[in-house]
Amino acid sequence: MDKQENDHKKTKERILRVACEVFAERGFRNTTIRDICQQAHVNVAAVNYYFNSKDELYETVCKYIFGLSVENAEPRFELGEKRKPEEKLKAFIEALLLTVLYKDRSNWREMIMGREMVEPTNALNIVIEDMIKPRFQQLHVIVKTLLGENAEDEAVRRCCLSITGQCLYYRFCQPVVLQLNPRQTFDQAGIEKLAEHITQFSLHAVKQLASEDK
Amino acid sequence: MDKQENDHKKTKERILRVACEVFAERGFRNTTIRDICQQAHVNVAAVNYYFNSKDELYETVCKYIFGLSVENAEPRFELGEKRKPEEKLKAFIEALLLTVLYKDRSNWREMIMGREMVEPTNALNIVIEDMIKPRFQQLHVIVKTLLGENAEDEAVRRCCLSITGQCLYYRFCQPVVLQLNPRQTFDQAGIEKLAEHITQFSLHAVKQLASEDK
DNA sequence: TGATGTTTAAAACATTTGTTTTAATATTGG
DNA sequence: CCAATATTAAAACAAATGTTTTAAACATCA
Repeated sequence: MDKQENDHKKTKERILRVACEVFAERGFRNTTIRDICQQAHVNVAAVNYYFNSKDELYETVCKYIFGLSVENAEPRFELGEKRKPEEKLKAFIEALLLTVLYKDRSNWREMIMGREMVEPTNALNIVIEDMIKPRFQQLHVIVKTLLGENAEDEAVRRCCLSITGQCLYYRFCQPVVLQLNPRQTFDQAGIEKLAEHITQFSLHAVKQLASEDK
Repeated sequence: MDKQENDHKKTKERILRVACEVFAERGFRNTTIRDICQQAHVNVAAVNYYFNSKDELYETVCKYIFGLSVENAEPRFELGEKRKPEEKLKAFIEALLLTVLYKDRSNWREMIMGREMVEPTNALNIVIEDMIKPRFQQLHVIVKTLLGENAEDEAVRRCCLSITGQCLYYRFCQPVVLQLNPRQTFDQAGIEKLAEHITQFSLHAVKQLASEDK
């Protein structure tokens, strides 16, 4: 049983894992120790026993989350080197959307990053360098292939931003998007459909730009 | 003297103005009524006397801020009824980018909006209804014209979200965008160039989708 | 097994904070 | 000017919440 298994784990670890979820979900100030303890099936005093204070718990959570290596978290971005660039683009968009939107209790980093956008700390630069730039570079290569090798880097970057913009919009403005298009869902199926649309939309745009450029 | 002048103003207005700053600065949940009242040189009870509750004060602040920006932005969204839809789209995108990116005054609106995205309160729904939906509807009409009158609403909405997504990305992920494309600026010229790109990108996509649909 | 140290549980505590009450003060209309 | 009303101020209240205390339960090991 799930609860049983969880109860076997060390209390400290259980608190930490639950705290990751809850802090990511609700933010620091809006999370209560009692919430965490309840979800972790632990007494209120446990947090202070193991982590001294709520602040130190949050600090520990941040260090833990950002300490997770990028490679571990993202096998999704193995796009398959020998496929056509169109397929790679689709795979990339799907991977990005899944990473950013699909909630399987492991995307704390993305959620905490959402908060970083509103209140950037120095952690944000690390995240950009370690996590975002490599992906963007990956996309850059794909788009450059599609646009033609003699396309200007600035133009390629703009297209990449248009593509990632379409995707991340659904993450950062999720409440708005849901109001504007109530039929949108964020389960596997909904995300796949969305990926299909963004891919088509972007492919058409890029290919047209490519043909104009010649 | 500054304090003197402020004290002359009506209490209610003083609370409202201070609340704008503090809510924008610290967010709803991190702001205490006592903070606001202290900065406004007003008794703690005044907020409840004039606004009934902290929630209603926040709501009022949101309406006030977004009302201001709606008034300011309104003329931008006069797209000219008799122009071609392609031109209207360009005008719309430029208006949206200017509204969202161009900083000519305190940017409370953007700060509050950013927070609302991460931690939505019930005020967000008001903002969406009063401010965002009308604009989205405007865009919807343009895109529908471009896609063809028999295009499905769902498809039109998706395209609209792709377009607004490209724009708002530059607002909500500004720190990231600046790292990924350091040549991007947010002065008048930079915004115009950006509008040009997003318009071309989106027009190509939409027109291609339109021609496929037939 | 029994002493010792660790972990858990329940309750108490202290502080913060939104709200209400009550009374004093200022303002306004007749 | 007086009475009614509106505004302000101080204190009290109640709920939420981080933290501490105290003791019971558990584990470890000589």
